[in-house]
Amino acid sequence: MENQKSHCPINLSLEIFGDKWSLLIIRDMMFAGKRYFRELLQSDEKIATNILTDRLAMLELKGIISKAADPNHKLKYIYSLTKKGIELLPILAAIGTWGMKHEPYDTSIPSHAKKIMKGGKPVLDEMKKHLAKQHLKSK
Amino acid sequence: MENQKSHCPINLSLEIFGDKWSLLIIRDMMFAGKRYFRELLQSDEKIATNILTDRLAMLELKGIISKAADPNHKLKYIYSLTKKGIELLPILAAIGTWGMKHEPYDTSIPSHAKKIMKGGKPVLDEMKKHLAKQHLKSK
DNA sequence: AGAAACACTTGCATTTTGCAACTATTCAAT
DNA sequence: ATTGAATAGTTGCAAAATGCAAGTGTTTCT
Repeated sequence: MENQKSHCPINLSLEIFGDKWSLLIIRDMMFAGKRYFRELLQSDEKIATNILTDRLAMLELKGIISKAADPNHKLKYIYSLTKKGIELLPILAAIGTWGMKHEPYDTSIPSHAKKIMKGGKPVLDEMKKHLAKQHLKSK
Repeated sequence: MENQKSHCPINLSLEIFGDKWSLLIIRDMMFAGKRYFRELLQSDEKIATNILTDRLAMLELKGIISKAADPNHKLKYIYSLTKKGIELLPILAAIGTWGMKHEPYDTSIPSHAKKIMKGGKPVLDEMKKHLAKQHLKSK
Protein backbone atom coordinates (compact mmCIF):
# COMPACT_ATOMS: atom_id res chain seq x y z
CA MET A 1 0.00 0.00 0.00
CA GLU A 2 2.66 2.52 0.92
CA ASN A 3 4.65 2.54 -2.23
CA GLN A 4 5.04 6.17 -3.06
CA LYS A 5 7.56 7.41 -5.54
CA SER A 6 8.43 10.52 -3.52
CA HIS A 7 7.21 12.73 -0.69
CA CYS A 8 6.73 15.83 -2.79
CA PRO A 9 3.23 17.20 -2.07
CA ILE A 10 2.45 17.43 -5.78
CA ASN A 11 3.49 13.84 -6.35
CA LEU A 12 1.56 12.61 -3.33
CA SER A 13 -1.53 14.34 -4.66
CA LEU A 14 -1.10 12.92 -8.13
CA GLU A 15 -0.66 9.43 -6.74
CA ILE A 16 -4.23 9.79 -5.51
CA PHE A 17 -6.01 11.56 -8.35
CA GLY A 18 -3.43 11.67 -11.13
CA ASP A 19 -5.26 9.32 -13.45
CA LYS A 20 -7.84 9.69 -16.16
CA TRP A 21 -10.93 9.07 -14.04
CA SER A 22 -10.67 10.19 -10.42
CA LEU A 23 -11.07 13.90 -11.03
CA LEU A 24 -13.90 13.30 -13.47
CA ILE A 25 -15.78 11.45 -10.75
CA ILE A 26 -15.15 14.31 -8.34
CA ARG A 27 -16.23 16.77 -11.02
CA ASP A 28 -19.57 14.99 -11.42
CA MET A 29 -20.13 14.93 -7.68
CA MET A 30 -19.24 18.61 -7.34
CA PHE A 31 -20.77 20.22 -10.38
CA ALA A 32 -23.47 17.79 -11.43
CA GLY A 33 -24.64 16.77 -7.99
CA LYS A 34 -24.27 13.07 -8.68
CA ARG A 35 -24.39 10.89 -5.60
CA TYR A 36 -25.19 7.34 -6.78
CA PHE A 37 -23.23 4.72 -8.66
CA ARG A 38 -25.77 4.67 -11.45
CA GLU A 39 -25.62 8.44 -11.82
CA LEU A 40 -21.84 8.49 -11.95
CA LEU A 41 -21.98 5.87 -14.67
CA GLN A 42 -23.90 8.28 -16.90
CA SER A 43 -21.06 10.67 -17.62
CA ASP A 44 -20.31 11.69 -21.21
CA GLU A 45 -17.00 9.93 -20.87
CA LYS A 46 -18.54 6.50 -20.33
CA ILE A 47 -16.59 5.07 -17.45
CA ALA A 48 -16.81 1.29 -17.11
CA THR A 49 -18.44 -0.24 -14.04
CA ASN A 50 -15.33 -2.04 -12.84
CA ILE A 51 -13.23 1.11 -13.07
CA LEU A 52 -15.86 3.15 -11.28
CA THR A 53 -16.05 0.56 -8.52
CA ASP A 54 -12.31 0.58 -8.20
CA ARG A 55 -12.01 4.37 -8.08
CA LEU A 56 -14.80 4.87 -5.60
CA ALA A 57 -13.17 2.36 -3.27
CA MET A 58 -9.80 4.09 -3.64
CA LEU A 59 -11.22 7.57 -3.12
CA GLU A 60 -13.01 6.36 -0.03
CA LEU A 61 -9.82 4.74 1.25
CA LYS A 62 -7.99 8.02 0.73
CA GLY A 63 -10.63 9.92 2.65
CA ILE A 64 -11.91 11.96 -0.26
CA ILE A 65 -15.40 10.52 -0.40
CA SER A 66 -17.54 8.49 1.99
CA LYS A 67 -20.09 5.82 1.27
CA ALA A 68 -23.33 5.28 3.16
CA ALA A 69 -26.39 3.12 2.76
CA ASP A 70 -29.36 4.95 1.31
CA PRO A 71 -32.07 4.97 4.02
CA ASN A 72 -34.77 4.88 1.33
CA HIS A 73 -33.47 2.08 -0.82
CA LYS A 74 -31.64 -0.99 0.36
CA LEU A 75 -29.74 -1.49 -2.90
CA LYS A 76 -28.45 2.04 -3.18
CA TYR A 77 -25.46 3.69 -1.61
CA ILE A 78 -25.00 7.40 -1.40
CA TYR A 79 -21.57 8.82 -1.97
CA SER A 80 -20.54 12.08 -0.32
CA LEU A 81 -17.54 14.32 -0.54
CA THR A 82 -15.57 14.70 2.66
CA LYS A 83 -14.01 18.00 3.69
CA LYS A 84 -10.80 16.79 2.11
CA GLY A 85 -12.73 16.08 -1.09
CA ILE A 86 -14.52 19.41 -1.12
CA GLU A 87 -11.16 21.11 -0.89
CA LEU A 88 -10.31 19.74 -4.31
CA LEU A 89 -12.61 22.43 -5.65
CA PRO A 90 -9.87 25.00 -6.37
CA ILE A 91 -7.97 22.37 -8.35
CA LEU A 92 -11.01 21.47 -10.45
CA ALA A 93 -11.76 25.14 -10.98
CA ALA A 94 -8.19 25.86 -12.08
CA ILE A 95 -8.27 22.93 -14.50
CA GLY A 96 -11.62 24.03 -15.88
CA THR A 97 -10.42 27.59 -16.33
CA TRP A 98 -7.31 26.43 -18.13
CA GLY A 99 -9.28 24.09 -20.37
CA MET A 100 -11.77 26.79 -21.29
CA LYS A 101 -8.96 29.11 -22.23
CA HIS A 102 -6.78 26.68 -24.14
CA GLU A 103 -8.89 23.89 -25.55
CA PRO A 104 -11.87 23.93 -27.90
CA TYR A 105 -14.52 23.00 -25.39
CA ASP A 106 -18.20 22.46 -25.92
CA THR A 107 -19.88 25.85 -25.51
CA SER A 108 -23.19 24.14 -24.80
CA ILE A 109 -21.78 23.27 -21.42
CA PRO A 110 -23.93 24.09 -18.34
CA SER A 111 -23.83 27.85 -17.98
CA HIS A 112 -23.47 27.66 -14.22
CA ALA A 113 -20.21 25.80 -14.81
CA LYS A 114 -18.87 28.76 -16.76
CA LYS A 115 -19.89 31.10 -13.98
CA ILE A 116 -18.11 28.96 -11.43
CA MET A 117 -14.93 28.85 -13.48
CA LYS A 118 -14.87 32.54 -14.27
CA GLY A 119 -16.39 33.84 -11.06
CA GLY A 120 -13.23 33.87 -9.02
CA LYS A 121 -12.89 33.43 -5.29
CA PRO A 122 -16.29 34.69 -4.12
CA VAL A 123 -18.21 32.28 -6.34
CA LEU A 124 -15.88 29.47 -5.32
CA ASP A 125 -16.42 30.22 -1.63
CA GLU A 126 -20.16 30.14 -2.19
CA MET A 127 -19.85 26.84 -3.99
CA LYS A 128 -17.78 25.39 -1.19
CA LYS A 129 -20.39 26.39 1.34
CA HIS A 130 -23.07 24.76 -0.78
CA LEU A 131 -21.08 21.53 -1.08
CA ALA A 132 -20.49 21.42 2.67
CA LYS A 133 -24.22 21.72 3.20
CA GLN A 134 -25.03 18.93 0.79
CA HIS A 135 -22.26 16.51 1.67
CA LEU A 136 -21.26 17.09 5.28
CA LYS A 137 -24.77 17.10 6.75
CA SER A 138 -24.58 14.24 9.20
CA LYS A 139 -21.71 13.21 11.43
CA MET B 1 -5.61 11.51 -33.06
CA GLU B 2 -8.85 13.25 -32.25
CA ASN B 3 -10.41 10.66 -30.03
CA GLN B 4 -11.65 12.60 -27.09
CA LYS B 5 -14.15 11.20 -24.67
CA SER B 6 -16.07 14.46 -24.27
CA HIS B 7 -15.79 18.19 -24.85
CA CYS B 8 -15.98 19.19 -21.23
CA PRO B 9 -13.09 21.58 -20.50
CA ILE B 10 -12.01 19.56 -17.48
CA ASN B 11 -11.98 16.35 -19.47
CA LEU B 12 -10.10 17.97 -22.36
CA SER B 13 -7.49 19.19 -19.91
CA LEU B 14 -7.16 15.80 -18.25
CA GLU B 15 -6.76 14.10 -21.60
CA ILE B 16 -3.57 16.12 -21.93
CA PHE B 17 -2.06 16.05 -18.46
CA GLY B 18 -4.29 13.63 -16.55
CA ASP B 19 -1.66 10.97 -16.07
CA LYS B 20 1.01 10.22 -13.51
CA TRP B 21 3.91 11.93 -15.25
CA SER B 22 2.99 14.99 -17.29
CA LEU B 23 2.42 17.35 -14.39
CA LEU B 24 5.56 16.11 -12.64
CA ILE B 25 7.57 17.06 -15.70
CA ILE B 26 5.93 20.49 -15.74
CA ARG B 27 6.58 20.79 -12.01
CA ASP B 28 10.30 20.18 -12.52
CA MET B 29 10.46 22.71 -15.32
CA MET B 30 8.58 25.30 -13.28
CA PHE B 31 9.92 24.89 -9.78
CA ALA B 32 13.28 23.22 -10.28
CA GLY B 33 14.29 25.05 -13.43
CA LYS B 34 15.03 21.87 -15.35
CA ARG B 35 15.41 22.35 -19.07
CA TYR B 36 17.24 19.27 -20.38
CA PHE B 37 16.29 15.66 -20.89
CA ARG B 38 19.00 14.49 -18.52
CA GLU B 39 17.90 16.92 -15.85
CA LEU B 40 14.29 15.83 -16.09
CA LEU B 41 15.42 12.25 -15.73
CA GLN B 42 16.86 13.03 -12.28
CA SER B 43 13.55 13.51 -10.48
CA ASP B 44 12.93 11.71 -7.21
CA GLU B 45 10.19 9.77 -8.94
CA LYS B 46 12.56 8.08 -11.41
CA ILE B 47 10.77 8.41 -14.70
CA ALA B 48 11.97 6.00 -17.40
CA THR B 49 13.62 7.34 -20.53
CA ASN B 50 10.99 6.00 -22.92
CA ILE B 51 8.16 7.53 -20.91
CA LEU B 52 9.95 10.85 -20.66
CA THR B 53 10.55 10.84 -24.42
CA ASP B 54 6.93 10.05 -25.03
CA ARG B 55 5.59 12.74 -22.69
CA LEU B 56 7.89 15.45 -23.95
CA ALA B 57 6.75 14.74 -27.51
CA MET B 58 3.11 14.81 -26.46
CA LEU B 59 3.47 18.00 -24.45
CA GLU B 60 5.18 19.63 -27.39
CA LEU B 61 2.43 18.45 -29.73
CA LYS B 62 -0.15 19.93 -27.40
CA GLY B 63 1.67 23.24 -27.33
CA ILE B 64 2.63 23.16 -23.68
CA ILE B 65 6.37 23.02 -24.15
CA SER B 66 8.73 23.69 -27.04
CA LYS B 67 11.98 22.03 -27.99
CA ALA B 68 15.01 23.77 -29.42
CA ALA B 69 18.57 22.81 -30.19
CA ASP B 70 21.05 24.02 -27.59
CA PRO B 71 23.37 26.50 -29.33
CA ASN B 72 26.27 25.46 -27.08
CA HIS B 73 25.98 21.72 -27.38
CA LYS B 74 24.95 19.81 -30.46
CA LEU B 75 23.61 16.82 -28.55
CA LYS B 76 21.45 18.78 -26.18
CA TYR B 77 17.97 20.13 -26.63
CA ILE B 78 16.51 22.78 -24.43
CA TYR B 79 12.89 22.46 -23.43
CA SER B 80 10.85 25.58 -22.68
CA LEU B 81 7.39 26.19 -21.36
CA THR B 82 5.08 28.00 -23.74
CA LYS B 83 2.57 30.59 -22.54
CA LYS B 84 0.00 27.82 -22.46
CA GLY B 85 2.37 25.77 -20.32
CA ILE B 86 3.19 28.62 -17.95
CA GLU B 87 -0.52 29.06 -17.36
CA LEU B 88 -0.61 25.63 -15.76
CA LEU B 89 1.01 27.30 -12.75
CA PRO B 90 -2.25 27.91 -10.85
CA ILE B 91 -3.14 24.24 -11.25
CA LEU B 92 0.23 23.06 -9.94
CA ALA B 93 0.00 25.54 -7.08
CA ALA B 94 -3.50 24.35 -6.15
CA ILE B 95 -2.37 20.73 -6.23
CA GLY B 96 0.67 21.54 -4.12
CA THR B 97 -1.40 23.44 -1.59
CA TRP B 98 -3.88 20.58 -1.32
CA GLY B 99 -1.11 18.02 -0.95
CA MET B 100 0.63 20.03 1.75
CA LYS B 101 -2.59 20.30 3.67
CA HIS B 102 -3.81 16.74 3.33
CA GLU B 103 -0.87 14.42 2.81
CA PRO B 104 2.23 13.74 4.91
CA TYR B 105 4.74 15.44 2.69
CA ASP B 106 8.46 15.74 3.13
CA THR B 107 9.11 18.85 5.19
CA SER B 108 12.67 19.02 3.88
CA ILE B 109 11.20 20.21 0.61
CA PRO B 110 12.72 23.37 -0.95
CA SER B 111 11.53 26.25 1.21
CA HIS B 112 10.85 28.44 -1.79
CA ALA B 113 8.30 25.84 -2.91
CA LYS B 114 6.42 26.33 0.35
CA LYS B 115 6.48 30.08 -0.13
CA ILE B 116 5.09 29.71 -3.62
CA MET B 117 2.30 27.44 -2.46
CA LYS B 118 1.33 29.54 0.53
CA GLY B 119 2.08 32.96 -0.91
CA GLY B 120 -1.18 33.44 -2.74
CA LYS B 121 -1.79 35.43 -5.89
CA PRO B 122 1.00 38.03 -5.60
CA VAL B 123 3.73 35.40 -5.28
CA LEU B 124 2.15 33.44 -8.11
CA ASP B 125 2.11 36.48 -10.37
CA GLU B 126 5.75 37.10 -9.61
CA MET B 127 6.54 33.49 -10.40
CA LYS B 128 4.68 33.71 -13.67
CA LYS B 129 6.64 36.78 -14.68
CA HIS B 130 9.85 34.98 -13.84
CA LEU B 131 8.88 31.95 -15.92
CA ALA B 132 7.96 34.13 -18.88
CA LYS B 133 11.38 35.72 -18.72
CA GLN B 134 13.17 32.38 -18.60
CA HIS B 135 11.09 30.48 -21.13
CA LEU B 136 9.60 32.95 -23.58
CA LYS B 137 12.79 34.89 -24.28
CA SER B 138 13.13 34.46 -28.03
CA LYS B 139 10.41 34.47 -30.67
C1' DA C 1 -45.36 -13.26 -10.07
C1' DG C 2 -42.40 -11.19 -13.28
C1' DA C 3 -39.59 -7.57 -14.89
C1' DA C 4 -36.61 -3.89 -14.09
C1' DA C 5 -33.23 -1.47 -11.13
C1' DC C 6 -29.34 -1.73 -8.26
C1' DA C 7 -24.30 -2.18 -7.26
C1' DC C 8 -21.31 -4.63 -8.35
C1' DT C 9 -18.07 -9.04 -10.23
C1' DT C 10 -15.74 -11.78 -13.66
C1' DG C 11 -13.03 -13.05 -17.65
C1' DC C 12 -10.61 -11.64 -21.38
C1' DA C 13 -8.52 -8.39 -24.91
C1' DT C 14 -6.14 -4.14 -25.51
C1' DT C 15 -3.36 -0.41 -24.06
C1' DT C 16 -0.17 1.77 -21.11
C1' DT C 17 3.62 1.64 -18.15
C1' DG C 18 8.01 -0.01 -16.39
C1' DC C 19 12.57 -2.00 -16.86
C1' DA C 20 17.01 -2.89 -18.70
C1' DA C 21 19.96 -2.99 -22.32
C1' DC C 22 21.50 -0.84 -26.39
C1' DT C 23 22.62 3.04 -30.20
C1' DA C 24 24.61 6.78 -32.61
C1' DT C 25 26.55 11.05 -32.22
C1' DT C 26 29.33 14.62 -29.89
C1' DC C 27 32.19 16.53 -26.32
C1' DA C 28 36.27 16.67 -23.32
C1' DA C 29 40.59 14.98 -21.71
C1' DT C 30 44.89 12.87 -22.62
C1' DA D 1 44.29 11.85 -32.77
C1' DT D 2 42.27 8.58 -29.67
C1' DT D 3 39.49 7.22 -26.14
C1' DG D 4 35.99 7.49 -22.71
C1' DA D 5 32.12 9.85 -20.93
C1' DA D 6 27.88 12.33 -21.87
C1' DT D 7 24.00 13.24 -24.75
C1' DA D 8 19.04 12.11 -26.24
C1' DG D 9 17.00 8.88 -27.30
C1' DT D 10 15.32 3.28 -29.15
C1' DT D 11 14.11 -1.30 -28.67
C1' DG D 12 12.20 -5.51 -26.83
C1' DC D 13 9.85 -7.64 -23.43
C1' DA D 14 7.27 -8.16 -18.90
C1' DA D 15 3.88 -6.29 -15.81
C1' DA D 16 0.09 -3.48 -14.71
C1' DA D 17 -3.87 -0.71 -15.80
C1' DT D 18 -7.80 0.00 -18.61
C1' DG D 19 -11.72 -1.21 -21.45
C1' DC D 20 -15.50 -4.19 -22.80
C1' DA D 21 -19.29 -7.30 -22.48
C1' DA D 22 -21.67 -10.49 -20.04
C1' DG D 23 -23.20 -12.30 -15.68
C1' DT D 24 -24.71 -12.26 -10.34
C1' DG D 25 -27.68 -11.86 -6.46
C1' DT D 26 -30.70 -8.80 -4.17
C1' DT D 27 -34.49 -5.52 -3.89
C1' DT D 28 -38.06 -2.68 -5.76
C1' DC D 29 -41.74 -1.72 -8.94
C1' DT D 30 -45.90 -2.97 -11.58
